[in-house]
Amino acid sequence: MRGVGSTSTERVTDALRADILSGRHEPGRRLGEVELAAELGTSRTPVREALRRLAADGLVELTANRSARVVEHSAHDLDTVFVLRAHAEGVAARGAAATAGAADVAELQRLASAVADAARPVHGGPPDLDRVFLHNREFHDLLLSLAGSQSLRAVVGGLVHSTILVRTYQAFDADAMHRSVEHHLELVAAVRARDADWAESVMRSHLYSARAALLGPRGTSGTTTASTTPLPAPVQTRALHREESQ
Amino acid sequence: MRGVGSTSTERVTDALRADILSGRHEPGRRLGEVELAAELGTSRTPVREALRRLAADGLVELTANRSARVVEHSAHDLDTVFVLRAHAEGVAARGAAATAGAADVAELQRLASAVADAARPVHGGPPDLDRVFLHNREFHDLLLSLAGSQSLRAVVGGLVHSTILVRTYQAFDADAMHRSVEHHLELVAAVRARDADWAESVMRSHLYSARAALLGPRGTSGTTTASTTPLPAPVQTRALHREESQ
DNA sequence: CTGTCCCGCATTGCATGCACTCGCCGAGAT
DNA sequence: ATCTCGGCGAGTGCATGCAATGCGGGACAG
Repeated sequence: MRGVGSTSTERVTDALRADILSGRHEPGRRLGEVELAAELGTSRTPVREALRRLAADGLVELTANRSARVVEHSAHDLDTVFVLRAHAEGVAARGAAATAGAADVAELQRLASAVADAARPVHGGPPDLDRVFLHNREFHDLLLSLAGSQSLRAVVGGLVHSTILVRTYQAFDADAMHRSVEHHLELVAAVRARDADWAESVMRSHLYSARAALLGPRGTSGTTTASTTPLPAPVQTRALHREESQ
Repeated sequence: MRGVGSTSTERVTDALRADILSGRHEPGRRLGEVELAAELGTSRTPVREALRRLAADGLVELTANRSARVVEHSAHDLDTVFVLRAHAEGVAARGAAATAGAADVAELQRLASAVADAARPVHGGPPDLDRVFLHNREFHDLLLSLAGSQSLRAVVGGLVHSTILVRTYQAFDADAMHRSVEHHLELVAAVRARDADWAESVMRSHLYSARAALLGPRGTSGTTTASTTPLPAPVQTRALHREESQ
């Protein structure tokens, strides 16, 4: 369960991670140990451990004798992250298709439907982005667990953080959101059919679609497209910031 | 630059990582804070931080109010790790082929030759496994750097740790070693030709070859079916030291 | 003899004090 | 005016003390 941690370090880690991922602590922001300890009502020790942990997750940057800072990702970096996620979560989808039981499929179906409901409320209102985000995350987590590899979970977990930093769903237009919902439903179908190839392909489409929605059209170099692996943009553009209140 | 870190925490982290990767601390071994602090001549604080760091890297396992332990990887897990590495380093090779300059290619050539020399000494003696390991690592690191993605480096770095735990090269027979050397040389040729597809393919072959050498024949169907059988504890012959800093 | 409960010990979790490092800023020299 | 040097302060790095938790052993009841 993702509930409140029992130890102080866990609470601090979760709080900090939430603040960073939600954008409350914007990229580049200084994170002083004393300041955070006071703000979170604890001592510096749990704060230090939380910062080390988040640094290993790639969310903050540490420098000796300097305050920690929230990392800033370049556009090129994010591009690569999506390529890696497409591969890694594709592998996860493949594994899930091979091992999932009826109960697992039912749960996947439930989560996919939940995403669909949140994205297109029955009354035709606007998408509930928070719920979309939540259920989408649960869906991907479950699929990842079904693959049954600890290393896979760890890798994808780290990658996902980087992409959340730009708050993907805020940038989705109606078309992209629609595709995302359909992908989830199709994934359930592929897993139910125990079709590993199908599941992997859909997952990759899902993530490349998200990349397109978030990062825009591919780079200029349309020449070198591989069979399975599109090329990360070789040019390193500037770090992209996205400002919106949350 | 690769020597002892300046802070105590770094030294402890490096020492612990080396001890784990070299097999001196075998999987499952208990790692008590007091014990390690005494052994390393420091206090518990740096030890604690090092353990958190290594836990995030996936090298040790933490449980609240329990001593840390060196992780044990299942065969299925390792299998997945090689699939992910094949993908991720394939992407890196692709990026390197797109961006590498003449000087970079020359350096890659130098490292590939160094691996070849270490694997097959001029006098026809046995391979110098330590040197093979070292230069192989430098080769992969450089290729990874040339891809120019921080996230990619982080991901692969974490994955590599898991595979080192089983001390790959100790399990390489003459054929596998020969193939590995040839792959490096071919990678240099592909990068020099600025052929991203070629480079990616070779890199993937390189890692699947390593997987075969280490894990034996594939199971019944791809990466899917697997039990969580722990790997047989590797025979501890000699220690290969060398780990990256950061 | 076996199962259960309780207490003590080992070990981690957290707080705090002190030392050290690094960046900043002003004063003096050129 | 600019550059350099030295002191100062903020803040991290590390050590240590105390509290809390979980496990194991021993005693007692059945």
